[in-house]
Amino acid sequence: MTSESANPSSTPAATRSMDDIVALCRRRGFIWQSSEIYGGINGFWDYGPLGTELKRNLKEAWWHDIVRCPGRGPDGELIDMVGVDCTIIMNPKVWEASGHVGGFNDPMVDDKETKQRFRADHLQGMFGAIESEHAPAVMKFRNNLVDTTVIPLRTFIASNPSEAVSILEHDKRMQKDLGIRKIRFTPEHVGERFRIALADIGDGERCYYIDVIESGLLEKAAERVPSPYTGKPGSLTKPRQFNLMFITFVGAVQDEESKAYLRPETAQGIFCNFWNVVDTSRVKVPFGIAQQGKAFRNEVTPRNFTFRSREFEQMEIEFFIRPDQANEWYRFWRDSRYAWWKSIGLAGDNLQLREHEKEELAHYAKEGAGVCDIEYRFPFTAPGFGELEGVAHRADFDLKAHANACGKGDKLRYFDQERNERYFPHVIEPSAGADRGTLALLCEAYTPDGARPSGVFMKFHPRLAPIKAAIFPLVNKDGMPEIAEKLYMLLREKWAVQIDVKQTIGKRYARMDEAGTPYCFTIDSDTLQDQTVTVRHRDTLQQERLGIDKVQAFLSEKIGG
RNA sequence: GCGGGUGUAGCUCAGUGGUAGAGCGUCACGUUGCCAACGUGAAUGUCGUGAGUUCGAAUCUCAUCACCCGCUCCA
Repeated sequence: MTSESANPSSTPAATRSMDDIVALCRRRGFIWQSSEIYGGINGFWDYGPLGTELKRNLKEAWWHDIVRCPGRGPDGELIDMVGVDCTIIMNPKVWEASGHVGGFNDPMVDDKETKQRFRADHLQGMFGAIESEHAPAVMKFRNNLVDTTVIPLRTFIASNPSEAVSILEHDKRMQKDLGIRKIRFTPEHVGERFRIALADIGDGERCYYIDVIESGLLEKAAERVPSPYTGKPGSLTKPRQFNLMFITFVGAVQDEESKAYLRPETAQGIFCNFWNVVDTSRVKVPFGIAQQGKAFRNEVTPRNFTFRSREFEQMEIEFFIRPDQANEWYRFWRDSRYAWWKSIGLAGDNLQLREHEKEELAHYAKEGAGVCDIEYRFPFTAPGFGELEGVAHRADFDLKAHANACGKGDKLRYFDQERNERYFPHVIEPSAGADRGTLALLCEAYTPDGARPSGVFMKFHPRLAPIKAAIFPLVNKDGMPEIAEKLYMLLREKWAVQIDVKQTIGKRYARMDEAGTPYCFTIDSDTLQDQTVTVRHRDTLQQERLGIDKVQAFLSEKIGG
């Protein structure tokens, strides 16, 4: 399944140990566990000096290539892209409109067999049977529902009992299975609850009772409740609360009124500011809004180093287009984002593009031009892949949802002057993880090499390397340190460089190998004579001599800037 | 959330009831003449944390936290 020949420079994921990578990250100051001296906190990570430079380089490369210099679109025109920087805490109504509160704040039940998930309070049960003359006993029956001896015969997904009745009315096969010959409502309604009557097999009328299944029943006897999808018991989980959004309170009083959320994605800040951007920035469809920022998800199981963190950073684009041009723009962003990750060093066959099957699409993307993931083969996912960036056609779901939720509705449609029509633009969303990208860069760079003293070196693309170059006096005397410092002061104005005068030259090279520094300049006794230094190349260990006045030009050529 | 495992110096680990150790790394000084060289010296430990048993706990017990593996979850 893996092709070994695609790129010989890419270390196969299977040969890299995640433990070794984590150890190097910690030892050299790339990434540490948050609050480590207190025992850490699950799902939160800090970046040390080298990690901070690396992540910053990734974000700056993205910002440069996406916002400042975005190139040309499929129509051959220069792409219009602007940036925003929105708050983490927004009006809670944002998350109601986006669907994050409604869909995920209620206890949910999974059917393990069909992999379906539904709200626990939408599970209706058909209980029975009770003789109709005993209808008054129904109340007593209801009160005992949490008694696990009372298990529904069938279950339905419906928001209320009458909807469940109507499902049964239209399902002739289910009626046959249950021996139901006729359905009518009994005259005795108890409150708003429904009962149905039916003629059982020569046994007189019996009263089947349909009502929502109390959470207590699922808590105590989920394994005995039949699945609404298969009719078989044993595959339902207990109701579980999926509080994936972090809750906080705005103001000193903590009550329901002051409740707010830490954003689970940066996208909604962009959507809510869509109209502000249109009104102030002289952009017109097609155009994009980009944002980098923290997002928070209370993951059930943070795991795999920084891959699934509870606090993480996103780099998101919402690209607004005419609905009829969704396909070409979707393909454009899918392909250009894939090419971008390759361009910053994830060039081997550890990177792949994967189109989603229709079945796994989110609620907002079922009918769209497509969804794909750009995935990286991390050591902990190998031979599988983990998501770095998702590109999704979200249609007009979000803009419409906010337009409707804020009460202005169609008045907020975008006016297309060229075509003289009003519409809600569709959106292609390339949404990348900055922390996942940084982790992929670390994993890709990690290159064991028994031939060198460090045993390993970090083969970062020079554009992303945390330290671009190091300056060493071969020995710390004879005027060499003075020349080194002068060169260092010159170079640091443009690049992240370090000077190191301590210990032997071998140790200094080894340290730079683990930091992933692509070039080391060494001042030796020849420098004093002919004004040249040695350049040591990280990947090949080879050295060449270079005039000290050529060093800046050398770095400009290799790194840019 | 469930089950299993791990936790001693920055790293790798030794220590199984009786004074917390080694190698590497780090730092200083000397030496240096291009790949973790050498010599001398130094710093670095809530033995994950908290309780319990004991005259005495890194060691035994319980709880807890963190990490790893497998399920589960992942809009």
